[in-house]
Amino acid sequence: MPRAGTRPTSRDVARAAGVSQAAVSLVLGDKWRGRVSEATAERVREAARTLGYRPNLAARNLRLGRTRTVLLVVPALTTEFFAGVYTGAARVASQHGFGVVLYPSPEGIGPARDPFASAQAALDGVIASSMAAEALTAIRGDQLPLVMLDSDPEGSVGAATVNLDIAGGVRQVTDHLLGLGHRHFLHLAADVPSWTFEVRARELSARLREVPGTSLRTARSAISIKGAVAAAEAALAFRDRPTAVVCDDDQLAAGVYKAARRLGVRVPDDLSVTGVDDLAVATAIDPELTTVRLDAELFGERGMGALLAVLEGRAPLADDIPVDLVVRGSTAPVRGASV
Amino acid sequence: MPRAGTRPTSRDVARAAGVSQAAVSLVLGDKWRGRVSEATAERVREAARTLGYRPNLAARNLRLGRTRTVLLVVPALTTEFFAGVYTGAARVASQHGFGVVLYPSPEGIGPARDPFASAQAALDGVIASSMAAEALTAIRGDQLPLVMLDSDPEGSVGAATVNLDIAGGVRQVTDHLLGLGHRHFLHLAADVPSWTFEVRARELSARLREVPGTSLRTARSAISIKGAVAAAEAALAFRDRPTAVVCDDDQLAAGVYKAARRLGVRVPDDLSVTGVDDLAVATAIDPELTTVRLDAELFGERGMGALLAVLEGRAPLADDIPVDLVVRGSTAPVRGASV
DNA sequence: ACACCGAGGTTATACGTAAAACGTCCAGTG
DNA sequence: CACTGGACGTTTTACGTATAACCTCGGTGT
Repeated sequence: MPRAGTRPTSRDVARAAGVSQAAVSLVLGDKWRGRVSEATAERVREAARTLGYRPNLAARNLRLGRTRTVLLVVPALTTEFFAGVYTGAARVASQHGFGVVLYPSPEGIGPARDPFASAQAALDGVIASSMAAEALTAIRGDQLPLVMLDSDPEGSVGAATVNLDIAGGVRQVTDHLLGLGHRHFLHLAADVPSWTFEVRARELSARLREVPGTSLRTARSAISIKGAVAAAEAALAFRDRPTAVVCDDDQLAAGVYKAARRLGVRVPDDLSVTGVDDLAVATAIDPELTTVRLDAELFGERGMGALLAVLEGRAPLADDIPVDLVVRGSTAPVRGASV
Repeated sequence: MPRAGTRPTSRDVARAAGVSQAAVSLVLGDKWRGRVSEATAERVREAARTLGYRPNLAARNLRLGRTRTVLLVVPALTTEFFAGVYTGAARVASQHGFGVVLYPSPEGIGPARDPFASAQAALDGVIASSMAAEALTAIRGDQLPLVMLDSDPEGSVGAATVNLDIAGGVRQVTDHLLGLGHRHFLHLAADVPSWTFEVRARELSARLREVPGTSLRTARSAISIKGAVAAAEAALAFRDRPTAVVCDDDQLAAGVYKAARRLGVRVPDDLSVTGVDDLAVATAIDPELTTVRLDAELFGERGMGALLAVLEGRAPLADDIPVDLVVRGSTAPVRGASV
């Protein structure tokens, strides 16, 4: 009988079942075949059940030297994107008996100041999403197995990386708009330093440079609808404005819609708009947004898969995750164009 | 010198500093005043720094019998609402040296099948958000300190509860619409069993019963924009339709916008629409949504505060968190009404 | 008759930490 | 000079688990 007020231990179960603590560990750890009789095993299970025994994970972790817990560092949870990453990672993790602890970096995309201070859990590994390479030195210092999501493969010395094929998505968007006759572009970019955004800028300008007669302007905004409204309003408030706005994500695109409305510019008749992510907001706004769909859950699954590979000493596969261009109502042929 | 490949332990630090392991524990635990000389303490700190020592949390947890980690059970992370709850809870937690582990119940609002199976962490307490009371029996069985968010105070036997003043918010919405001359209401309700939604229905119908000449219909939908479109389209596709739709949350309201557009019904001229939550989508859609703003982060902070109170043996304060009606462009006087 | 073996267990130990209990030395005191 | 007590540590122990190593006993082959 366990002392009142304390949770029962394996020793309490052993006493109740009339066996040794070791036998309890064997039975409950499913390692009893050929070591304990079926009858005894059942007695142990019964005792554990009636006492409401749950193993002390701290003790188990100490004994085994691993915790089956990993840390997922994300920039924020303000959109459902990283929630999806978490969901995917957690699903794969739980299939392998792992848990996932979340650390949303208060500084947002880029830095990640001491993620371990607040995550009290003991960790087996880390998945860092959209983080600046320099910010990871603190993490790297801990010798923990590390997987980086959407990060510069060059900058991530030694760490495994899993990336979305953002470049491919931007190329599809650009070609789509070029095909509709657009030549004058505005890139509404996120104003945070991150590889995932640099890729967008690089790919867009590279693709446009190949086509004569195109122009590209860039505006920057914080990643929020509110910020994008101001940035877009400033960038579109003149006569020979661009005919297409390529946004770094859907929130920015939603901001462009509002700016356009204020300026009396119609989407898509006067202005084509595209985003990246395919968040719920993309189909909530009118017209629905043409965007690059990122599969956040798959992203999380792959990230966790890569970490599991590292943990098991296997080589993580390193292919990019494909993305889809989803054409909706926010893009149309440029006016006067013969398409 | 620690064995290669292993993380250094306090014993390694002790060896490097030429002291006992106990001294290391005292110094690093900041309990050394009057027990260890300043010079020795500095030697220990220096050794810990150069070795890159980090205490083994599993061992600490085992020794102390607590983990400074709590579990936050949420229905989903598909909107930023519960992300906000998490953020608030995590902020307060980290101020008190606690970590928060997230468990998004795959079953959504209502049930929560075995949240401990996937959360590998050892826990000091649990915060359960918008869960059905029955679903908590599994949690209650664990004797863990428990705080319930937005749950029936009657059903939560013994557990502390922290609630938003949803009833007050719905009353404000209803009075606002009544003041605009609306008499015929549609309640677009979430189709999941949860106290937080029952409150909305109860309050709305109670308030309308007090006013002669009013009518109230109810439609149900899964909590998503897509689901709401179908439900709202069915409920609004007849001649003497309601003039106001009260939605259980903003996503449903966004769905109503789309349904209205398809039916050629204009918001707010032909139809006033309201939501609950004040998500980002509420200001992304046109017209901006009149809604009940819930402060998700404050909610999380209060929840964590209550749990800390329980953990420290204090009585958690039990007041409801006030909410605000935010009037925007989706509500207008009913046509032909003299307001 | 006896070594051998497998079934069915038990005993002992280590994981790394925190802290209670226990030394030891020396200055100060009556 | 014996004794006290503070400064500065050290020794030891316990937390609960998983598992390696060990034990016992009845049946078997030779």
